[in-house]
Amino acid sequence: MDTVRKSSGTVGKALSVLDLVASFERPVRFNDVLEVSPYPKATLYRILQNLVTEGVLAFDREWQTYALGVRLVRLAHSAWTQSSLAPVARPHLTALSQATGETIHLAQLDGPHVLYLDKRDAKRRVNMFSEAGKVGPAYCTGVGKAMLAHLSADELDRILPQQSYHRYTPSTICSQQELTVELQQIRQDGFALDREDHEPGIICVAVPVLSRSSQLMGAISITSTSARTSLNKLKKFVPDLQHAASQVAAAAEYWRFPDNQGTPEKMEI
Amino acid sequence: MDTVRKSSGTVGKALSVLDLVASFERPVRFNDVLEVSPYPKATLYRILQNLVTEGVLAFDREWQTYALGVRLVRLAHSAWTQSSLAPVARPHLTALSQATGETIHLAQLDGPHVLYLDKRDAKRRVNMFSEAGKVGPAYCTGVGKAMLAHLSADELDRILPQQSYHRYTPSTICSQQELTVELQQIRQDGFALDREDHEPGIICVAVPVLSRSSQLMGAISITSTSARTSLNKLKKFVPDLQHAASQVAAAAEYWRFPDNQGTPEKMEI
DNA sequence: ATTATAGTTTCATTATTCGGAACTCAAAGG
DNA sequence: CCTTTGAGTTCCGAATAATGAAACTATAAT
Repeated sequence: MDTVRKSSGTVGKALSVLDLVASFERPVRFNDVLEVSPYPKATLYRILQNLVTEGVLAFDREWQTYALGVRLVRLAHSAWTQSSLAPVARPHLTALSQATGETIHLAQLDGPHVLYLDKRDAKRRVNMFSEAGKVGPAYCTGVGKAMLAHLSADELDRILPQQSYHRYTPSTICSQQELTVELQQIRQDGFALDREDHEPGIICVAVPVLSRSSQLMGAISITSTSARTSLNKLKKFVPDLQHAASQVAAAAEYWRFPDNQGTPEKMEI
Repeated sequence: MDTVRKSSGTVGKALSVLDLVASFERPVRFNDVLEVSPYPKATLYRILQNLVTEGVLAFDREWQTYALGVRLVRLAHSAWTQSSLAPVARPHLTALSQATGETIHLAQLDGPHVLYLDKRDAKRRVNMFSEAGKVGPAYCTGVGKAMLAHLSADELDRILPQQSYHRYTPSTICSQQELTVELQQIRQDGFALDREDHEPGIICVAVPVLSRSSQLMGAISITSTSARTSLNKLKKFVPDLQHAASQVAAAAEYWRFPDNQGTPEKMEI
C-alpha cells in the first residue's frame, strides 16, 4: 500500500524497519514485524536489536513488544525547529487564524505525501484528520495540490505516479490525467481548492510558499466546512493567504541568511 | 558536552551524525559537521549522503547545507502516538491544568535526560514539536528527580554519573551524593519538588507514573512561579497529581492490553 | 599564477552484515 | 509425560557494505 522507499545501505534497511514498526500504530511483537518484512528472521532480529540499543526503538520486556522510541521525538523536535518552515511561520499562522476565524494548516512535502507541520484551530472545533506530524495524500488536499503545482517536471514525473488516487469522496480527483489538468489551473490561479476532495463537507483554499527563486518550500491553507461557508467565500481569503505565504518565505530565507558564519574572526581583523 | 551514545554498528554511526547535525540547531555545511565529527572526510561524506537519500536529512542545494529532514517528524508523530504515555495522558493533563490553573508537564526519560512529551499552559495549548520534544536535565527538574527516584539501582548506577551537575541556580543540587540523598527522600514522600533548582523563580511538584509492577513509565508535574505561589501550596496538589498519575498508568496499561491478538480465530472456533 | 579551502570520487582493504540452520524455551496437544 | 509447534535467539562461514588515505575538482582568496 504505502510505497516502500528504496532502502539501499544498511541505514536504509534499518529505517525501513522503523517505518514498518511505525505502520502498526501499536507496539508489535517480533513475529508481527517478521510477517510483513522482506528480511529473513535472523536479519530482522539483528536490525531490531540494533535499533533498540540505539534508543530509536523501545522494547518492552514484559510484553515483548517493540515500539518507536523517544529518541525520535527528540530528533523531531530538532527537525521541526531547524529544518522546516514551522518556527518562522508560527506567528503568521496565528495571525491568519485570528483574522479569518478558520482552521489554518502549514504543510510540506515528504516524498509523495503531504506532511502537516502546524495547525491553528478555529474557535469552533472541527473534527478533522490532521495534526502536526501527520501525513496525508497530496493529490486530493488543498496544500498537496498547491505544492504539486509548483514542482519541476522531473519531480512531478517521479511523484505523480506514486499517488494512490483513491476515491475518498465523489469529487476526488482519481487519475493522473485529471490531476495534471487541475495542477495547470492551479499554477495559473496561484491557489488551489479542495472541493471536498478528501473529506465530505471539508473545503479549503491553499497557496504555496515559494522562495525568491520560486523553489517550493511548503504550503498554507485555510480550511472550513461547506456547512459554514462556501468556496467562493473562501477565495476571498486568497490575498491574505498569499501575503502570509510571502511573509513566511521571506522570513525563512532571512532566517538562514545570517548563518554565514564561515570565518567571522578573519573578517573582523 | 552532551554524552555521545555508543555507536556500535553502522546504524549507530549514522544516528550519531544525525545527532551532530541536530546539535547545531541550524542548517550546517559539510565542513561544520566534519570539524566536530570523529569520522574522516570521506566516511562522513558518505554517511551524510546516505542520510539524505533516506530523507532523514535534507540537503539544500542553494546553500549547500544539511538539516534534519521531515521524515523524522513523521516518525516522531508515530512515536508520540504509539510508544509513549502521551496520547493516553492527554485528557488527564487537560483536567489537571483546568483544575489547578497552572502549567502541567508530562515527561519520560531519554537516556540520562528528561524528555518532555506534552505540556498544558495555564492559558493556551502548545504546539506539538515546538515544546514537546524538548530535553532537559534530570538531576535538577521536578519530573527528572521524580523519575530517577524510581529507577532500579542498576539503572541509577548507569545514569547518575552521566548527569552534568551544572549549578543553574544557588539551590541546584550539584553532586551525585546530594542527589542520592534527595532521591531517597523523594522515594519516601512519593513526590519530588523543584525548589528553583533549574530556573530562578520557577518551582514545581512532580510525581512518577508507575505501572502496576512499579515499573517507571514517566512523570507528571505542576509548575508555577515563586511569585505566584509557594512550595507548600503546590504540595496541596500532590493528591491530584498522584490520582492523575495512577489514572494515566492504568489507561496506558489497559490500552495495550487488547492487543493480545495472537490467535483470535482459533480461540473463537 | 599560486595557494588555500570546501567538496567529491576512487579503490584496495577491512569490518559488518547476511541468513540458513540449528538451538532454546514455553505452551498446546495427545 | 512425551511430542509437537511456533516464537524467539544464537552461530558462523559467505557475501556485502563500509572504510579512509589519497587523489582530484571547483571555487575563492592572495
